[in-house]
Amino acid sequence: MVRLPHTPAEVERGQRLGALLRRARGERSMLETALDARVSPETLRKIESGRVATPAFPTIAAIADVLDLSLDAVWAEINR
Amino acid sequence: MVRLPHTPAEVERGQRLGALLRRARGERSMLETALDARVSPETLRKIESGRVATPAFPTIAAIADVLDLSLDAVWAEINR
DNA sequence: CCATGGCCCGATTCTAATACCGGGATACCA
DNA sequence: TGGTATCCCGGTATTAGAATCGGGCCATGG
Repeated sequence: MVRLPHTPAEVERGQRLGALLRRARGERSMLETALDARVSPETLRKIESGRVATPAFPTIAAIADVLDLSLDAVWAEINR
Repeated sequence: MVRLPHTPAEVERGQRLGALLRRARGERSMLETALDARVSPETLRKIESGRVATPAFPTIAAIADVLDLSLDAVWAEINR
């Protein structure tokens, strides 16, 4: 009865997700990207830095929208 | 400084997500689907019944995998 | 009648995601 | 030097997701 702590595999997947999003953001500023996606800049920063292993689905979807990323491609790339 | 409560719009989007997943599951049993996706049956039930407004990205991705759904299509359909 | 299977619900537990603040480091330019 | 911009970090606060337990309901079949 209890939420389990994240496994190392989940942590690593979160780090791959963050790295992928940061690459996809390219030259755009973190602040502008966050505002466009309507998420807090802190949230985007934490996701990009890999400190949030399992972000909410709507959060990732909104960011992927702004960055013109396919969610299926993102999932396929980080899920190993 | 403080996580905001879910807005009615977010709640409704969660309900659309749940309904969509339930339709896509079709005849398959909830238990089998949950086990295949490696999520708790309770978690799947809560998502399908719309009581979890913003599930984790990996959770939804794993379920979509099992149900042969495109994440992009899911997002496009529930996000209005 | 009772067992089984499928689905649902409430309560509980505990970690994690989201969010804001203050501060710091860096770089660039006037 | 001072100003601006960007990003990072630590701390703190609060809601919410994930999971288990225990029980209930409704079929179907023994």
